[in-house]
Amino acid sequence: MRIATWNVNSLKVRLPQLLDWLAVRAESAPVDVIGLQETKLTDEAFPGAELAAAGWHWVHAGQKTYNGVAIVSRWPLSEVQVGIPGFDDEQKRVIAATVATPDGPLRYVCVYVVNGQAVGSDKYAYKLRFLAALRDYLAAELAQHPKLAVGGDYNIAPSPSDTHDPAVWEGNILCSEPEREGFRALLALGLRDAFTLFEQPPNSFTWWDYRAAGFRRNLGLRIDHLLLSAPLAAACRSASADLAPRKFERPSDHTPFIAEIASPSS
DNA sequence: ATGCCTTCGCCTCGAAGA
Repeated sequence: MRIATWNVNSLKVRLPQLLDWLAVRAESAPVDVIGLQETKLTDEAFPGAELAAAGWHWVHAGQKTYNGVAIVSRWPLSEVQVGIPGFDDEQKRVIAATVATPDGPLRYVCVYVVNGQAVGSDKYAYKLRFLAALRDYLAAELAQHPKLAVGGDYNIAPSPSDTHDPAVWEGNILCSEPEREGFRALLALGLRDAFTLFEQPPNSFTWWDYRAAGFRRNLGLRIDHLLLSAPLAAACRSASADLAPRKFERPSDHTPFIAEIASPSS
């Protein structure tokens, strides 16, 4: 089984790419569950019929223009939770569901963490509040669901090596110590960053700026992550970004990150 | 280079992203 996360930067624009990419991968290395961020669609405008016609189950929590999160799955979804309980937020940044996989229930929490704009700004304060609330929420999810995956755009590069140029990024937004502390607090719950379970090539990123030919020059950041509870981390066989979608015509600025989880029998 | 690109809205530029 493969689980993934992808910030599509408008599902309206990226739906054909998503369907094509899932179909192509299905022939060799199928993605079975994927969390999407920045759908930028209201629930009314969500292309549920197209996804269902292609055989996918889905849940979505969206709004106009900004944010919007979805889970798309080969298997049925249940116990849907929109937003962080007790955290009052108009912005649609969190959706969770239980996936009925052949290996038993898997809980997937899909998150689009606040960008934060600039260290010290109001949006930065909101980002730190969001991260604190997310930590408490994930503690409760972990207590209920042994097999928990938290996939999303965290808008945090966990370490200097997760940036193309630490001299440019260290201390700035996405790379400040309080943000990284917020990320480490999620790991401290008992979650593992799937990327760090394996030896990885240097300069492995998930986002590249549209400007200045960022992708061609590999001037990127690793800010999209899949966090796995202990049972899932123990069964994880590989974890890496798939760069193919970033090479599509009119691509998202993010590319999918995928973790392969072994079945109990294999 | 405080730049570069891409998205959306009611809009032909501004705001936001990261």
